[in-house]
Amino acid sequence: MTAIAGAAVAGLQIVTVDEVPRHGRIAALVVGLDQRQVWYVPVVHEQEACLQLKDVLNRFKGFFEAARPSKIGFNQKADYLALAAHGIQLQGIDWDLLVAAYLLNSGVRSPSLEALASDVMHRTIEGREALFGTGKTAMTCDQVEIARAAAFFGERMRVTLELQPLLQAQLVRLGNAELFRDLEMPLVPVLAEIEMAGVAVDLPYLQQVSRELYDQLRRLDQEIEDVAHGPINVNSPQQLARFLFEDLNLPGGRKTKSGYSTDATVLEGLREQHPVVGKILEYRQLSKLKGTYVDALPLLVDSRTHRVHTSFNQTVAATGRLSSSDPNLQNIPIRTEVGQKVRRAFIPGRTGDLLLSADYSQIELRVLAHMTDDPVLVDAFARGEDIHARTAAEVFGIPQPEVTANQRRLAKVVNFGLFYGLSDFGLARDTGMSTEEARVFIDAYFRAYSRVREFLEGIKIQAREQGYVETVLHRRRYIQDIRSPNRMLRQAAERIAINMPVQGSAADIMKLAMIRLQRYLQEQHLESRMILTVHDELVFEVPPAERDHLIEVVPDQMATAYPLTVPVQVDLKLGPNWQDMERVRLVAAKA
DNA sequence: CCGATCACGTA
DNA sequence: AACGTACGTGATCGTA
Repeated sequence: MTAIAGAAVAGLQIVTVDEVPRHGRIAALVVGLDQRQVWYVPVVHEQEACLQLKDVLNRFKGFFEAARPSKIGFNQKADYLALAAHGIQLQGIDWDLLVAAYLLNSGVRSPSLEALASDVMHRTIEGREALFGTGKTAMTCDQVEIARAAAFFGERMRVTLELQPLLQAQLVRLGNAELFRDLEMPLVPVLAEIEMAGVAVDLPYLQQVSRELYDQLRRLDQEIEDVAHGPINVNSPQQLARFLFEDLNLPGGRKTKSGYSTDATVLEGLREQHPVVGKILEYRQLSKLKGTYVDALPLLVDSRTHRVHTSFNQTVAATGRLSSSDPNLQNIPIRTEVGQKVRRAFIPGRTGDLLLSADYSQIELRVLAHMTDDPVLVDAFARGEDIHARTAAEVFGIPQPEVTANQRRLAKVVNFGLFYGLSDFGLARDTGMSTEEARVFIDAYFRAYSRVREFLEGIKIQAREQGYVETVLHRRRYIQDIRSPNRMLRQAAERIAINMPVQGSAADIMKLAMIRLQRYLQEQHLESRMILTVHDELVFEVPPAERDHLIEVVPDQMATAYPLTVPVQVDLKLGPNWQDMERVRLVAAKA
């Protein structure tokens, strides 16, 4: 123990029985100082005598809660969560190989230690399946013999310790050491804290919505079956296609691998042809929302906290964004009326508290202005203009007051489409103009915003010559197929290359803001909690006494997290749930 | 039981 | 002829 506490650096893994570290069902600790000094400390193994968890945690508490030694691990957010369940706040989370591997190649979806050992050290190690089995017969960690578990986790720890300096050297070589140390690693405990905080959900309300939707769905189903003269499962694209394109003889459009497509765009095109089509579209929408949110959310409420605790994944999205799962709280509906009903179910956990939502306004266009230094774009943001109206004015060559609603709409589609590598075909499809008109429109756009065109061309060249593109903080994404002779593949690669620097830079900025704000809340001993992040939005749960304090500090910290050459603007809303929110403030940080 | 496919929600 | 980027989830369906 003295050796461990006195070390500068120590490998650490908290082995849990189940896959939800937040539950804190710790099976063992693994600690390693070097290749010869690795300890496996079992606390839960069936059949075999183990140490008492309580005693073990007490002995290690000082080590866990000290910033030194620095801890090296693989997926340290899980370690933090498992210990937090026992009231221990893990400190010194300095070196997570999972996070490092992600920075080194964000294209690999959730790299494994096995893959790292193989790729970096050319060494084969056992995967989890070898020890635990797979599928229905899989054992949990507590069911495995201690000796076998110790050998398995011991080897992983030795590999972890051996890999760390190799990955560090690679990070330095790529110029990503600072991004790793100052952004991604500090973010690890921030995400863990958000997950632990969770979000309260109004269960009685959701149950009521579920009943309403059930009734509506039954009615729609009946009306559809009346037309079909028999039972039909509207959720089955196969049955639906047979009904629409064979029984009703409606004109089939796009094909999928297995027949005619029945997706929303196809059905929208058939709406006028038969009254049943509208009913099908409505059924689809209600059924989707009921199944994915209204009925699924209550099942994910933790019985101890009465809240849903999503997982924020830091090592999945190739652009540097976070993703959310179990449940995915980053795709809660907002557009439709039923969707808004779902949003109303997200509430503060304590009566009287409020939800505060802060979102970056036009952050991607502002990032684009920053990266391109385009004089027109920069001028528009500097003046605080309506950016889409200004774009329309520039493209149509008219004064801004004369821009019509339709012209503004077209400009908006182009402004959003830019980041996706917009084509004349895509623009035509989204706006209803011909591809010829779309081509002219895009040409006019790039004449007005020539620096944007040069920037996008430059990205493609960089991708082609270097094989990767990067964000303002030098986060990299390697671009496959960018030199492919196959035009389809190459153009797809070009779109990916164009999208990443802007989307990824916005993600960089948001991550900086999250770190600052979490630090601030902690230092000021505030009770307000950061509970959600949705790409350009942060949501907080706020006691009334802290309301004014948060209204001051949240937008200010967000807007100044990473100063751009244009003002960064943050919209602030406050309300009793995630839907019914009122704008309270709009803050623009000077460029 | 699992994976592929289709469809669809968000930024 | 083509069908912008990034994600995660649910239902169905065919296979093991």
